Amino acid sequence: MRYSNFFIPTLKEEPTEAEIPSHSLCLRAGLIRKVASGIYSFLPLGFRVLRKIEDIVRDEMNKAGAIELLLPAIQPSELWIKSGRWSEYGPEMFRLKDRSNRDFCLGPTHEELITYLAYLDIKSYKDLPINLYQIQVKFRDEIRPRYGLLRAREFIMKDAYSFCRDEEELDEVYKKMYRAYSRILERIGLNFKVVEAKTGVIGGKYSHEFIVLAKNGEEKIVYCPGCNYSSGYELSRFVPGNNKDSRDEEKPGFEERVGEVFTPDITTIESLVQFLKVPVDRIVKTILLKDKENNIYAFLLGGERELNIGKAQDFLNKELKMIGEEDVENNLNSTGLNIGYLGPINLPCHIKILADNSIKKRKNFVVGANKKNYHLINVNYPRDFVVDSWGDFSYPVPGDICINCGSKLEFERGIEVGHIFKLGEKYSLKLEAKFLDKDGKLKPFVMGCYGIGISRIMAAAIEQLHDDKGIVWPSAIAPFAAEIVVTNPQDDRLTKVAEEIYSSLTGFGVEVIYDDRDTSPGIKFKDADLMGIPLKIIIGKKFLDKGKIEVEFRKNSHKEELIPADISGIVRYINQSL
RNA sequence: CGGGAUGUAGCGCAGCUUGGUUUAGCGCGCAGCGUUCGGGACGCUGAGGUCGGGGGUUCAAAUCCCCCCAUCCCGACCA
Repeated sequence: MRYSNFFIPTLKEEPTEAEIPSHSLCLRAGLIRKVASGIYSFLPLGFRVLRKIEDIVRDEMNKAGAIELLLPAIQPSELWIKSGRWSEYGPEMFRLKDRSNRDFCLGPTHEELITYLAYLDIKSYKDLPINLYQIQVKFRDEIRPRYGLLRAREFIMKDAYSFCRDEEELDEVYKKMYRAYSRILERIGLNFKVVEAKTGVIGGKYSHEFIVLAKNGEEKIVYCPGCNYSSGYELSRFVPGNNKDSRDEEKPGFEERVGEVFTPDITTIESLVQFLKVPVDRIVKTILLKDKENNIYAFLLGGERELNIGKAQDFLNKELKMIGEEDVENNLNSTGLNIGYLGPINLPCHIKILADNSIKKRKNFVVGANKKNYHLINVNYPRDFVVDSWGDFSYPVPGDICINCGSKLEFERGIEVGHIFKLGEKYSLKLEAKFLDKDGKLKPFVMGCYGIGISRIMAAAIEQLHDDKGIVWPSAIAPFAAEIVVTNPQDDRLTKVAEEIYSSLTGFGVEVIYDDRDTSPGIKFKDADLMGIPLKIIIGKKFLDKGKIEVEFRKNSHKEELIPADISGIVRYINQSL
């Protein structure tokens, strides 16, 4: 491809709307342009990257036995009403009406359509298992689109749906998809982690998220460097780190006398730390939650920790809500409780006390006195209060320990690019999609669904792999493998060589872009770096001086010189830049 | 949906407080000519704007007032 025949509108200046590098670089390198909030055009260069990602995904899906098809982006409301999601999905779904006032939506996902297809045409266990996928545009009217392609309202996704006879068969397909997704990200060349995740509203029992590690990622994950444990922040299991009390080391096990301290207007952990001049892990916080029947629970956890309501709910198997000031006034005013001065001692006895494992070993800690403007110091368990249940109710903090191998857990951020679910029978039951099994019985399909964001991978790759000069594409998805730069296009000696190299590389099937623009070399170098082309082939001064051309690697600026006739050498370097 | 901000040439911005010497500027980019040619070169010439939209105040509005729209940020919501 000749640069002059191509279309790469690059931007020198930082676009104001871009908050993070991938967004800015997508715009600056001429990959995308915004059309409306969260809606983007893919320009030729971006489109090439998208195609490369698609090709890899398609290849791995095919290898894993999945079959490609294409479902419509527009979907009638009927199937969604049947599955119950027409009302469930809410304002995140783009809805529209046709000329005769029938309801449609722009598909945010395709479980309904694929299940309908299975209902129509998959009749027998002999057809199973089957795994169908498509690469399609999706629409979600996000409340707050942001970060360019990372949270767009129109985006491209590969989604696969599997139909199986039973759980066992589903397990196998699920494992295949797990491996396929791992291979996809390995082939693209991204650093990623697979974490156990919540299933959310899509339903199902079991799911894994594929997270591309990047500082600006929206997902927090926890992983163990010692074994292969990794998990989403919310779900992570861990052993609380040993938050030792310094005084405990001087006098092990010594329990001091409880004292009441006047702490006027000190209602936050932070202010308490400053006021009492104690480390934050000497404080035990008390948080009140209530269930739907207005039963109240007090959760105790280390001052350095946050309550994980999800875990608390799972523990009690009840839906819980935080108690606010109004609740205290409305329901608890007789008790004299004050938000900001809560503690486990002298709580009304109908309030159950649940303690986080993190406070089990603590001595002489600080709690609220259940009396306005007072805290208690030197509180000890079990001397001073009772606990109804112990459990894990908090998010992990630095210093916490792997539940499997005892190493210190590490924290990372990343971008969720893939998510695989075991759906089970949720959709096949609702949409009556059944097959005739070997035993002659009609059974609902056992389903799985597997999504991976094509356009999101593009942004995630940039987010993970860039420097101050621009994008550093991994060569598997680089829009071009190499760029030929002629420093002075007016000099026939240089352009002649460039033309020769260009045509032989093209002949070898190398995707090369030849920057034949009549412009200064600086601009060409800067653009090539911004676009992230893995290898530059430079024809200039060195050629005039000693008949050599140069190749320069984008990722480390390493340069090599060779003679122009050595095309195989150039090809070798192109392969090396992989 | 709540809070905050912005909207002036393709991009980045100034001008608005205090309405009138502004025929609306600047930098980058763009077009033409010439000089350059190893890390965003230089000179000259030029094209490009209903100042987000509508209404109002005024002799006069980019500038003051009201309404609307769009975009961005924070939060809530959603996963």
